[in-house]
Amino acid sequence: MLTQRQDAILQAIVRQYTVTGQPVGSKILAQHLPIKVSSATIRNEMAELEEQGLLVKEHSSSGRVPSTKGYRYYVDNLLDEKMMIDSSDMSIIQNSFGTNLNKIDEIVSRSADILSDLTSYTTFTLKPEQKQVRLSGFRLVPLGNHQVMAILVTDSGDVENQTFVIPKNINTDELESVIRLINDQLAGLTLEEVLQRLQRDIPMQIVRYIHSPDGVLNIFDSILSHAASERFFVGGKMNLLGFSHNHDPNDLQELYGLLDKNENLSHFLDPQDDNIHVQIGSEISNKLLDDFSLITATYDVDQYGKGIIAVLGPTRMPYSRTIGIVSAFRQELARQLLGYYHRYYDQ
Amino acid sequence: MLTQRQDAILQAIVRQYTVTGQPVGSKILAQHLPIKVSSATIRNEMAELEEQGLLVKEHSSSGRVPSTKGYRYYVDNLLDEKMMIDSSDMSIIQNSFGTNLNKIDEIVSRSADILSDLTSYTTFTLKPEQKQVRLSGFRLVPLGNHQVMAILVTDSGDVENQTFVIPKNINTDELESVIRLINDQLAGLTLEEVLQRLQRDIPMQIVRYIHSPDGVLNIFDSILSHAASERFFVGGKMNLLGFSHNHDPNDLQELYGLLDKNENLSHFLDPQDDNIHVQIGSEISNKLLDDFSLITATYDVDQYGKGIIAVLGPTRMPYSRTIGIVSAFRQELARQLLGYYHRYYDQ
DNA sequence: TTTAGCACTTAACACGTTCGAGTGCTAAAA
DNA sequence: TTTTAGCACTCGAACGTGTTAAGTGCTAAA
Repeated sequence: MLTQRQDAILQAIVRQYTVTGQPVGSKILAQHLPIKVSSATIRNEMAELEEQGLLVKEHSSSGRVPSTKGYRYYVDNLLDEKMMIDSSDMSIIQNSFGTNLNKIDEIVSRSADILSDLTSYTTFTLKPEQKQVRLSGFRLVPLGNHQVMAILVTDSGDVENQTFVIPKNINTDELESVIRLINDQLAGLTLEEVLQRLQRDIPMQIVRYIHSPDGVLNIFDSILSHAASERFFVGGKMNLLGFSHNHDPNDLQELYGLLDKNENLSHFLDPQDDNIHVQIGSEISNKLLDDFSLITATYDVDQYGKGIIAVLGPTRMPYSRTIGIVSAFRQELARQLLGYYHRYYDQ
Repeated sequence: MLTQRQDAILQAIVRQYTVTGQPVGSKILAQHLPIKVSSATIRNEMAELEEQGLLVKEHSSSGRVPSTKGYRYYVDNLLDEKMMIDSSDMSIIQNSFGTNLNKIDEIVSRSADILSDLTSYTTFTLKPEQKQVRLSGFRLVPLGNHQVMAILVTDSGDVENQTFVIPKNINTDELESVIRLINDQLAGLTLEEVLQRLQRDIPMQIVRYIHSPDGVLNIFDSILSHAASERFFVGGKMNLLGFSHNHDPNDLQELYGLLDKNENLSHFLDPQDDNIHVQIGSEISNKLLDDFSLITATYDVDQYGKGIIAVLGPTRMPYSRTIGIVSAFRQELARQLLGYYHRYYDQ
């Protein structure tokens, strides 16, 4: 599609621009280019590249800036083969998880922070897919004064809890019976199955113990759906202020509104396959994110499922480095979680 | 100190400026002023007010803007006597707490959101002072696979919990004994006392059951200090983007860093007495907050202690309305919490 | 004590100029 | 056929200039 020289020129422009942030002109480029050609030649090539939609001018006589399509070509074809991750980055990644992380949520949430520290962008991490997780059991702990804490435990060691006030007309004994019933019938099922059963079969049986079971069932419903809902962790939220070129307070507020709701983002993060994916500028198809690029990747914790990590930065980012970091990090995170699961099941 | 006319002029300038955000000139002011004087007269008075440091010019021939001292004088002397809260605000406040708030944290955290929705500023709320709260008991719930959830309950109904992995060399029975020991000896003491005892007397006794008690004690330490640490809730964080006049990303990031750490803010929020306090611009003595005003107030839940609410907005804010809202809100919040406590202890 | 009037100041805006970096095009050189 | 030097052209940024509108201080008269 492009000649070798055109490749070299496009590559040089992208690199130069990610460093300086200024449109790149032919003269300066001629100096920095390894091949020795005059600026005029470069101008001709640039015109060709612009025709193909890989470069854009900000005005009729300014230097060139990569277009979304240009970045796309760069990422697809021109990334440094030796996309070797910087060794100092590597050692940071390998030492960044402390030894005192004993919960999945802690590990995955910490991941978002590490990743954002490393890139100085905004990051997202999702726990390994929970669909195959099974209910290990409910616990019910009376706390006095009609308060009760309900605890849900899954076989992967996830714990979800919620305290609530039980209606006066229900005593703890009745509740205990219900819990026993639920544990007997539902332990070992997946969370989805549990949710179904809880809405169909269980209410019929529960009436034996409690007259109006709705209040009680809502509790389990609530805690269960909380556990089942994928939640993600966001790191470096405020970094957005630094690298967003748009300083309009309204847009920023809207953008932050976006980050606060799972629903909004899960759409963008949904993985196609297990490669590292780069979505650039307008490819993300959200007006607010036109100047951003999103790098997403799955991480694979063997039989324990797959999770997602993502980095949101400016379109003008050092793709090579960022992708390198994501690539190394997904492996390290998988390693950490594998460690967790092994410790957990070995006990 | 000031003549009646000067009062009227200063008042008019402050009000005009909070509405338009533009420096106020003599001519326009002459029209909006109830007393009929010429612009020349107003100029003379303005010069006098400027001499006293109540007004400042942005440049030698611009209109006047209130100085910190000017706002101070306005707040102290010129606020509308009938600082009656707007009746629509009032009804919002009274209906904003849903009926399904059954935990102190929920009520107080919700408060921050309501208050920020109402003012469109950033808000802070603190729970009632916890010093007199006593330990009602620890619970320990085995979750399987060497996981345990520790639950701390206070006599005010606060619940704090944490799950952790117990070392392999400790079995659950041993832990149960420790819990029984702790409950016997510490229930009924204030959290501070509990913390002291946990560090002094208890370790000696615990050795009977467990050889190396450090790991176990750390757990209680951690959960306890978590419960005892005043934490505040922040509402409308992102509103800051809207009303901050400083759009420099670095300053904004620093500012948000400030909001994320209790330590930083508790200093500013510390209440002198039970009045509503207004700190204006440079009075807050933090460079980053020079263009902000902070309104703080305690709320009094009778014998259950006092908490704090605060609103952070621009120096150029409608003080009368904001103070009115804070004043009405502190009462409503106290009422809500009183309701909570009554329900709680009546059961 | 108040006011009208006047000279003065300043920011904001529109306008023109210059400068530098960049471009496209063409004709000659390789 | 490809590359290059040269040249005319374009545009934004920076700067100076003039004008206007809103504001000021000051003074002398009401």
